[in-house]
Amino acid sequence: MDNVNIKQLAKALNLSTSTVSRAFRDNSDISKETKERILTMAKELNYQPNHHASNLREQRSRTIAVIVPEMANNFFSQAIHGIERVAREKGYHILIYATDDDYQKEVSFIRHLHNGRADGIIMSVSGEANDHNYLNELTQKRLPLVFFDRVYEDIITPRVITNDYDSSFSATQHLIKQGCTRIAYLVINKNLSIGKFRMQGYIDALVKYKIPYDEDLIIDCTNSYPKNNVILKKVLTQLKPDGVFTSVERLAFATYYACYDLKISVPEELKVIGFSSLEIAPLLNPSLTTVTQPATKIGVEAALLLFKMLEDPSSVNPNEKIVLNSKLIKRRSTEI
Amino acid sequence: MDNVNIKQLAKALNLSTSTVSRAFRDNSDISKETKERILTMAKELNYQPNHHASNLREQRSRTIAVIVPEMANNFFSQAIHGIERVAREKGYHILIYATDDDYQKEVSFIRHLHNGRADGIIMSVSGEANDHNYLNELTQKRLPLVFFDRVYEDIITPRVITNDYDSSFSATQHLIKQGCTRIAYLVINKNLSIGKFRMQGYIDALVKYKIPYDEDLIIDCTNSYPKNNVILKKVLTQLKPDGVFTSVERLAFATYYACYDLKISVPEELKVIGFSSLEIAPLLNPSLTTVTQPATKIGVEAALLLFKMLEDPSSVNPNEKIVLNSKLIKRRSTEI
DNA sequence: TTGTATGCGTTATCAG
DNA sequence: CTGATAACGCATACAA
Repeated sequence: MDNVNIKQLAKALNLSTSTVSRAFRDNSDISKETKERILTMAKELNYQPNHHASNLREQRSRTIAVIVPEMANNFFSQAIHGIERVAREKGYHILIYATDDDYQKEVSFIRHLHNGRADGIIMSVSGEANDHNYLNELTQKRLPLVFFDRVYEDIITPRVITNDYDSSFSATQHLIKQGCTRIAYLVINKNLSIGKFRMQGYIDALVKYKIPYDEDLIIDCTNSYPKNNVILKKVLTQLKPDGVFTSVERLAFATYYACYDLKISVPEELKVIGFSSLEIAPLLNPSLTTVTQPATKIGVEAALLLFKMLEDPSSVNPNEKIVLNSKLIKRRSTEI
Repeated sequence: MDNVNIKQLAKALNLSTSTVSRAFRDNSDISKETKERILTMAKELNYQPNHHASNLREQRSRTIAVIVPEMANNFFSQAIHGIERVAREKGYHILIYATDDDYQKEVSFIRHLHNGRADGIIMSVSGEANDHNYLNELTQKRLPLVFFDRVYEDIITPRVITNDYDSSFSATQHLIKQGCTRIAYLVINKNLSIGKFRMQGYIDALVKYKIPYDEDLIIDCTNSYPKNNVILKKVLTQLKPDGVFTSVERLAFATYYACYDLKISVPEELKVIGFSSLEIAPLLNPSLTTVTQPATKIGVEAALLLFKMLEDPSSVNPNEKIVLNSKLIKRRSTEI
């Protein structure tokens, strides 16, 4: 049995396709009983209006695209979960793209979304390159775009972020209050908005507590576990920090692994705090003090914002910035 | 600037739309230079062939749907990562759906995918209900379907699973060899294929080592953390097992939390082993012995299988079953 | 090699 | 309230 289309359904009912079509839209006038009749038969034949045909007609797809740097990542999967919830409620579908932090892919995804496949885009950027102008093509064509978490500051479009500066300040302050004086800041991409803001919070906390800011303690890391392990072991043995603040979850794990390898005991010899959405942070050895972002909520808010744009573009200020608060959760990794 | 369509592009070049169209498909004949000319102009105008129009025409969407029980879950996000990689390579897009273990949603998603939106489906089932017949509609309409990990046994369609029985047997055997004699098996849905197979491995290992099988030690858990906590505390205090084998990751975490609360020390008083795809299992306190499924690979294989079906339906046996091996990784939670 | 014409399945407009 | 018809943008059969 092939897919039923509106024509066959119409024939089965001895009606015109237009009447049948009307049964599925709420606005058009149609007698209650024919509508009933149509819907019943539709269910019976398991009729599903062809998505491409209606979208071609209506010039919209009821689909949004979500672009993230990586899939297998606590933060992003939670954010996607949030987006999913909202989209489902609105009857929208979700296309998903992972850039693997590759700028070329990001550009390519965006470019290829200009073909009607999606009505809007929610994105956390890769942050690899500096020319983000390709994104402006988007707005010219009015494909609504919402950034979340990792954003390009030079692109004007609504965004959902967290109070990175403040929470970094608090995190660093917490380390200081726990007695740290040589605090390393671990970052993957210093140029990315979150890298920058988080670093500034770190620096300003040092300044406030009159702790000399040592540039050597800003540690550039990568996305590769083995490389990070090498880097961190070197840092821990040579620079001998007494505290580590990591701008992303993965680097906190890397720090733990390095400490295990070097038999450095956390928190006695080294205190560790990190941005992390890990739900089982309490189960780590030792339990990890975290700056926890409301990942799911970020997704929800980003989706709501996008849908607001889709419903009425003028209702959203392009400079709209929703700032959610992260939470500093103190655990054993920073105990005295 | 609005979206450019093939007509405008044709006019700009003084060509017919068919010629232009041909420039984008490899098979049709067209002179090399006109093709060049077209492609150049296309790039200039940033022309993107309308996805709905071509799909309506071609009756295929170059899109696959992925349905999983939940988004924010290590195993599934890794599997999706694997699927993503393959799909991207093939130039396919991915629609994503989370059922939240709700059977109704699952049915609804599947039903609504019968409208041309997707060419095929990769799914890990919710497993809540017993009537899976709705899925047979799928095959009648030839929407290719591949199951992974959580499957319905009564539906005939290709699947990618792991050697659950064997690895459960090994896991249980490992606990026994570490001296456990009262081993609890924690499960969320006993009726689901993986729940069943994993349980059988557990039971058979007990039998082999002549350990009496006590039905009370099969513990039905839920997806809710608080509820599981209550259940587990009761189990640990009243049934006093000396080993716990969890059929899903989440229950291993729940066990840890319960042990923390009850000050039961792992592994001294209780040994714990669990199915888990957690990459940081070594960082837990204590590090967790796991049965680790090759999650990403499962995704990759499932995707490859689906694409094989898409390319040539007859090339894949509907009973095809790819079985990948999980790995038992021994860590401190089961040390003597 | 290129152009013309048709249809994919739907919805909107207009007439009845 | 219902039916005929055109159009959405593209790809192909066929004609030139």
